[in-house]
Order: sequence, then C-alpha cells, then structure tokens
Amino acid sequence: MITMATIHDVARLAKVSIATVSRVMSGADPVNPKTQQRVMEAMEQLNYTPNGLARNLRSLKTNVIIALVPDIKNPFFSEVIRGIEDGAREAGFHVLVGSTDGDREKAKAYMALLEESRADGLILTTAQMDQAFIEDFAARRPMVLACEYIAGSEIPCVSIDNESAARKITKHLLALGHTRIAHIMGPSNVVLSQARLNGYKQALREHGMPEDELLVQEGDFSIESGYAVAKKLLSIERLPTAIFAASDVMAIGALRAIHDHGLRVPDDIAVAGFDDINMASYVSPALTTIHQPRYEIGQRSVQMLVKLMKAEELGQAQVVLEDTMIIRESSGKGHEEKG
Amino acid sequence: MITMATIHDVARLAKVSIATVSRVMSGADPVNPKTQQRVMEAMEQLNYTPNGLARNLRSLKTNVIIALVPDIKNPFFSEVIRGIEDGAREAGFHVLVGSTDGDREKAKAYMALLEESRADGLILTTAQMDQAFIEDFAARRPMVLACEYIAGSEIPCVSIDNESAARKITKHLLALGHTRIAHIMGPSNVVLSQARLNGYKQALREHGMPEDELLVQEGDFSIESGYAVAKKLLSIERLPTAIFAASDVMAIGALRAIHDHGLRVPDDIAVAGFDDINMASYVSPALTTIHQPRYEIGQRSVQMLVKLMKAEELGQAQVVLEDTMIIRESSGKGHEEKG
DNA sequence: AACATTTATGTAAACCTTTACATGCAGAGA
DNA sequence: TCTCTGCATGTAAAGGTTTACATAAATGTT
Repeated sequence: MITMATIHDVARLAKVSIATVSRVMSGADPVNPKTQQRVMEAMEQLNYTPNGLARNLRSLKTNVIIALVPDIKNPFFSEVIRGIEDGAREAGFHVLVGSTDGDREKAKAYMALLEESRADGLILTTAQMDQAFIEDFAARRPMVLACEYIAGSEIPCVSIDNESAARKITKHLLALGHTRIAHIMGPSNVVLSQARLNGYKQALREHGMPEDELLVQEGDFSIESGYAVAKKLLSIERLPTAIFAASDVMAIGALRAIHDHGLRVPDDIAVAGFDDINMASYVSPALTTIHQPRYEIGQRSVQMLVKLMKAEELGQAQVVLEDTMIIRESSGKGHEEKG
Repeated sequence: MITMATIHDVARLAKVSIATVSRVMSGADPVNPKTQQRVMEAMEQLNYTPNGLARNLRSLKTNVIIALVPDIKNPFFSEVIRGIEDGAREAGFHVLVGSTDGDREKAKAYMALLEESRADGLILTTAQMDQAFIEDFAARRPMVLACEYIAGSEIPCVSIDNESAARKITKHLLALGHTRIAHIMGPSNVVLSQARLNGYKQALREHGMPEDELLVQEGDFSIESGYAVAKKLLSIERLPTAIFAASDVMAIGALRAIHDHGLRVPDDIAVAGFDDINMASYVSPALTTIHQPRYEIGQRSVQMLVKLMKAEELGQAQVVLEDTMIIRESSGKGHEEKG
C-alpha cells in the first residue's frame, strides 16, 4: 500500500543528512538535542519505520533462526518450540518454525534459507537426513540439535539421555513383575528411537529376559500409529502384560486400543509412555512416563545457538539434561506419586 | 563462517558482467549457451548461492508471512498452522509462527515485522487486541483472520459459524434431556468465546431454560483451566448434569476433574467439547464435539492472504466453512456415530 | 593568536541483487 | 556499401540502510 517514507524523506524534512537520522535512531554517536528533536518530529510526521530488509542487508544479519520439527502437531515438539521461542525472544531473535514430515526435501528447503542468508541459525529437533549432510551443514553454519544426540558427532546438542531413561522405565515395569513387555518404538531412522530401543533391550537383558521380536513394533510417534501398533500387539497369541511406548502420544493411542479391545489398563495390561506431555496426567488412566525438560531443552538450545552465531566459546558442546520418571496410574500397583 | 562468494566473484571468474550472471540465474533474457555454460561452471566452482536478502531488498518482497496464534502448544492451533504452512509452501511463502500468550505486546512485536518490510502478510488466529488497532493495521497491510470473524468488520476472514455450532451442540445436550447444562467458556476478551457463549444461551432460551449465572464459567482454553473450572462447577450445590466446554482441550481437563471427583462420564455428567482435535476420539470416553475443518481454515486463509498481497480481487472476503457435530461417548445415550 | 581537541554533521562507499537502458556486432535487405 | 533488425552483453542506477572518513564549527590550551 502507499509507498513508505524512507530515511531520505526524513532527512529532507528535518534538513539534515541521512547519516544524522541514522544516528538519532541508533543513539550510538552524539547528536545535538535540537537536531535530534527536529529529526524525531520528522519521523513522527512521516510515520517513518526503518526498512528491516535494508538493515539486514547492510549488517548481513537477519535475527531469524529456523527451528525444524518433524511434526508441528505433535505436542511434545510444540512445547520444545515454546522454549525455543522464549529463548529466542530474550536474545532478540525471531523463530521460523518448519514442519518437515520426515521429508528430507522439505527440511532442505528450510535449510537453504540459511545458505541464502535469510536466516542466521538452525535448530534441528530430529535428524532424519543423512548424517553426512548434517555434519557438512553444521560445519558451515550455526546449528544445534535439540532432543537428539548423534553418537560420535561434534555437533552441539541439548538432550536427555534417552537410553538410560528408557532403561529406567523398562526396569520399573520389570520391578512390577511384568514378564512380557512390548515396545512401540519411534521411526527407526531417527536416532532417539534407536536410543530408546536400546535402553529397553538393556533392561530386559539385565533381568535375564529373553527378547521377543514380536514384542517390538515400529510406530511414527503419531497417535494413530500408537493405536494401530497396539492393536497389532493385542493380536499376538501370548499377550504382552505391559506396553512401553516411545512417546506419550503413541501411549495414548495404545490406551484407546486396549480399551476398545475390552481390556483394562493397568489391570490387564500396564502402559508406560515417554515425554510427559501436558496431557499425560489428564488422560485416564494417567500415564506413567519419563519427564523431559522440554521447555528447557528449547531454551538451552537457543542459548547455545546464539553463542555459536556470535562465534563465542560454548564450553560444553554436548549438554545432557536430567529426566525424571513419573509414576502414575497406567503402570499400576506400587504407585509412589500422583501427577 | 568464511565469506560467501558474490555475484561479482562469479562474474569475474566467468569473465562476464554481473548482469549476465543474473540473467543465467533468472533465465528470463536470452544468453549465449557457451556463456551460460561458463557462468554455471563458475557458480559451481565458487559454490555460489545468491544472497536472499539482497534479492528481497531489491524486490521489496520477503516471501515470508507471519501466523500468530495465542498458544502454540494448543493442538487446535497447531493443526491450523499446518494448513497454513502447506498453503504457504504451495504459494512459495515461508511461515513465521508467533505465539502471543494473549500478550498484546508480543503480538505487536511480530506485527512490527510487517512495518519493517521483513514480512509480507499476516494471519491472525485470535484477535485479542483492541479492534481499532486491528482495523487500522488491516487497512495498511495484507492481513487475514483465521478462525475468527469480527462482526461488522470488513477484514477478510475464514472461520466456521461459531455461534450456530455452539447452539447445535447445546441443543444436542438438551435433546438428551439435560436440564442443567454448564458452559466453560473461553477467554471473554476473545471474539469466538463470545460467539460460542451466545450460541449456548440461544439454545437454552429456545428451549425455555432459565439461565443460571453459576453455570457459566470462564477458562482460557488450557487443559489446566478446564480442570480447575470443572472442579468449581462440581462444587455447586445443584450439580450440572452436562458440561459444554468451548474447546476439546478444556473438555479433557473437565473429564479428569469429574473422574477425580468420583463421578462418571456420561452416566453422571455428560460432556461436550469443541474443535474435534485429533485426540478427541482417543480419550476415554471419546468426546462429543464440533468438528472444525482446521486444516482447510489454515489453507484457505493463506490463499486469501496471497490474493490480498498480489492485490487481486478476492470475491468473497468473509468465508464461513462448514462444521460438523460429532457425537461420541462423552454425551451419552443416543449415539449415532462412533469416532 | 595560534593550535589542539572535541562535538556535530555531512559525504560517499558498501551490503548484493535486479533491471532499464545503452552498446556492439552480425546478418539481412536494399 | 549502407541502414535496419535482433541478439548478446555491458553499464549503471536503484532498493534503504549503516558507517568509515572527512569537514566544519566550537571550545579549550598555551
């Protein structure tokens, strides 16, 4: 709509040079109070707003960071994003959120914005693309992994120890006397799915339990997949006595599947989730799960990214935050705490 | 990291002018195949990526649109965002998502990006700020309201008819014989909360039911508020026989409150929600609710915004999409459909 | 009074593109 | 041979800032 006033217009009206106008705005260099007054009035009168694009071009900074999530509808990630947004705001950045659907091309399209200088940094919440590509990218651009840790990689990251957390919650189920514990894992091409699967297997092994291939099935973190995979597990001849889902969302899908199958949780089958999303304590039965400090993961990852962008030393590049097991109703007897 | 190659570097290496390099990229003007070849090789060799900021400044377009939601953690909005993102991608735009927390200042900070030419358009999913401010903004910048319709305003919008939908679902409860129907409304400063409240009241009036002030309580669309407000309703001496919550998320909070209170849904108290979020059919009992075509709302609103940005005629400026009542378990008897 | 210092302001380059206009040249028609 | 047309390319302006450097005026120092 109507063409905007530029710094030149302001300068002309205030009878000064554009440099002076710029100085009034930045407040960096000294400027005569009277002149300053005149400039401010001119700005007011023309309803002047500086053009951000021009500033960006001049400074070669955009103050935009990109946060890529596999699925924005997934409540776990939206809480992480919230942490990212708040951390970004504090540091003076805006967040461009991209939902990748596990589609590499979509992810790469967002990452291209960095190459084009249209964003300054990247936070990746799940690394689904080829590791080589990521390593290469991280070497050239400021980037942080949130939620996920890539073994043997130097890329800065903030996450919990998914393996030990999964081991912990599986042990909880074992301690309750369960002998056939099924696992609904996340997408197998995602690092953290593997980590959680490993933790699960380690716990079984430590307890001398045999591994049953039938009891491990792959989902995609969606509620629909949790439902579908649980249905599948319920059709096994020797039913599992407990199901450990790699995410609360899938666990909620499983709850429904068990309910529809005419069985009760936790009496007939115990269920445990992962993430401790907001809703976990509201569904019935309330979910036993692993609490991830998701907000903090988001915040911390931005803080690291900011340091990276400023080329500051970031001390520890791999940050592992604490998780907490939260025991609620869905795992049955031996409750120690009510969410 | 290492300074980037510019179009000048490419031109120098290929022994042509920068104009020719630009032409090779755009493909608009004819250029000699041999020269083209040389330029491409130079680009390749220097690993050249054009600077998006410079392009943006030159064209005065950013291809970025801003989508403002009250709370990114709210699953209803994240599904709308998904529609917005997909619509935007199709039209060649990127989406900057902002969570406002009902904080006007945060919202205004995002809107300022438009004034600074750092974004081309705006989609507002809830209008919490003063109407005058919004009207003024909409007059100067391309903007569309999604989910919400402001009575008497000319601002383009895409939504359902919240009033009639609320009336419809309240009537459903009345038809089931409920006499004391409570309403957990959304924040009273949000237009659609008022619309839903009106629909609720109209239905009661049509059935000759008295209005009971005690039965209408305000929440903020969060699960916690649904829980808290339901608790409050359960402490009324003459208990409500049904609760209509203005969002599924609050309804889920209410389900838990009723459960914790030792009552059963729908036998003791019926519950109805609004939105039909993904999880609505998975919780137990599954929620009776109003299905909003949220993905389509997102998509359509981007389409309108794009027209607005191109200054094309957009025919109908106020679009009302169809909603559907979905009857599930939480409202009890008379089920016509299973989610 | 001459000079050094400080303060206020202006000039112009730089950031990296796109594009209107200008130029040069080859082939075609007279 | 001369002019006309059309293609391929170059030149330079424009987009709106910020900022290094230059200049000018005012103040302070001896």
